[in-house]
Amino acid sequence: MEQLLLMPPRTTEPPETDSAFNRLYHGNCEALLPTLPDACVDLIVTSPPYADQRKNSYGGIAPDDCVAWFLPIAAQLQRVLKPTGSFILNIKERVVNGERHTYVIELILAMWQQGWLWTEEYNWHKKNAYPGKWSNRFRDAWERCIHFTRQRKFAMYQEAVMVPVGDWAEGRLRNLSETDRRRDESRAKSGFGKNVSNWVGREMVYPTNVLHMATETGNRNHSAAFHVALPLWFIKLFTQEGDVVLDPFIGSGTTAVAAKQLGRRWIGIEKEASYIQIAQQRIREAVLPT
Amino acid sequence: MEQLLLMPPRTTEPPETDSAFNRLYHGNCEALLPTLPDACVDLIVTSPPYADQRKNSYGGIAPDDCVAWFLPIAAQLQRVLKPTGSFILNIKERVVNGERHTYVIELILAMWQQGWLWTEEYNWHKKNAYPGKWSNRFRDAWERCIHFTRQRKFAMYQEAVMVPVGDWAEGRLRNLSETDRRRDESRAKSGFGKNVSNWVGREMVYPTNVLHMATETGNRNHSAAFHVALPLWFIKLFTQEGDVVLDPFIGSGTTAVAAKQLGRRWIGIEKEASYIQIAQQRIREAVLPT
DNA sequence: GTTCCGCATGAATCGATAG
DNA sequence: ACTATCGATTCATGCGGAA
Repeated sequence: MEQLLLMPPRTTEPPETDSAFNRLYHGNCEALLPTLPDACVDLIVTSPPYADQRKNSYGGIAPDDCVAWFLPIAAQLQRVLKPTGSFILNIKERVVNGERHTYVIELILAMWQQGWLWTEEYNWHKKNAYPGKWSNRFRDAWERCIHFTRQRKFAMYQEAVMVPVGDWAEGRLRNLSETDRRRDESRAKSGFGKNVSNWVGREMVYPTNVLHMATETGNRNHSAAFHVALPLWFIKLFTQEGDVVLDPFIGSGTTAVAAKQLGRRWIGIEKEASYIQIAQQRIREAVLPT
Repeated sequence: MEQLLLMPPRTTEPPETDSAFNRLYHGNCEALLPTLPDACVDLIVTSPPYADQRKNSYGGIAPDDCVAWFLPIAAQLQRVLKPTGSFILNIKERVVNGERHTYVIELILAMWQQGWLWTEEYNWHKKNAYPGKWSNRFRDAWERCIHFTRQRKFAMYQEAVMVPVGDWAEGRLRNLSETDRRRDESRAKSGFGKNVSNWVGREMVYPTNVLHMATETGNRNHSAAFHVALPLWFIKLFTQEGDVVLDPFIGSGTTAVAAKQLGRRWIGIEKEASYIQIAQQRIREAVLPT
């Protein structure tokens, strides 16, 4: 059970008084989460290795065992989350024997019994869905991002994710020339331009609970569960600079990359040594916005 | 309990031998569904008046009572559906006391116990979500279209809903005005251009399980739950000409309009007299494709 | 015939107020 | 305390009218 200190705190911020942050922990989160203090995390973002989804490289959990396996972890997550914090669970039920398996909705009900509030379910529309052809279904192009909270009142910074008026994901911006429009589209798509001031003067609106994002493609060294744009969006929405983001199944480190890019502190847990290597590399290369 | 014969069968098809079809039934579906024979329906498409959503004009069901209220209806629907048929349930859980209510996922589990297969969950992305601003959530821009079947093998005609290849929204319509582009985008995305011949010569691909459609607004005489494009899509996908489409909560008749436009037979049930009037009018005005 | 602009209209939700 | 009602908030769509 290693504990790896990856990066020193950025010098532009007060020095960390607690070395538990900005670290990757190598081990099972069932064992590691109990070592964290109560209410030390502002946001949990994760995509669990559910239902054999990462079977080859991770050793996934069988669909029927998902709920029983995850509930004790969810209890720990509830403990380490601040009362005003949020938990974003990116998940999608697998097809088992021709049917959608029920473990996700059973998990929602079980976590609700556990005391979690099922505040919202965001919808991640994957614009580049995995290819394939089946006789009984089409390509699956969406996943759930389930938003659990501990309280009805929680931290949310909606202004941080405002978008230009119009359907920005579809590429429509009013009153701009075609050239301007395309440039601005690409800037918006690439992600969340560092400066919202880029959009000053344009009409900004709040987004909806549907996120249009592509999945990550073409990465040779790792298979990321989600594109960095996904944790970026939720981290901006539910935390401020210096807040703490936790991913108990961090895999190739995407959540930590997003947290570092946004100047948040982070905690990552991963049990696979091979993922730890890749995550270290990616987090090291992640750049802070200038 | 009226029974209204609306339209004679179209002359280009064999005359109806069973006058039970192409009719609006006025009454509660709890009472009317048992009068239908077994296995007479190819597709059920409906959006129930769940959870007070039509309270003012319909008298909705309280969220806590939804499952118990719907289960006997679901049992009847299972009986009247052909073994190879499909049931599309358009529904979304309301926010109750700051949380998403659990009646939808409880219903899925209960219907699964009842023998339904939870084959798929299509995602309707509502491009024009209802406006609003709240401190704890964004505008809700998606609904579930839950696909239940009786068997693992069922009728599905995927070719009927193929769409032109390529991301039509990006770059291909540079030289058109914004208005033209918007119109053409919506036509392409919805995939129901009146004339598929518009797309002849272009490469066609299968869609995903995410549907991009607007809700119907601006209609003076009725407030349609879903745009006609929604039942059109599922009717094309799961039925052939002459097949039977059932909507047990047909409201303003949208499902029947779609079925008539596609040359399918239909059965509509509605308990509100005011909706019957509107539906009659809309169905009468619906035109068959030339 | 087109294109553009203005305006009414929603299967909503929250928070405050009133009973 | 607990429930019912009402105002405020917000934006894509499609229509009509005008250029």
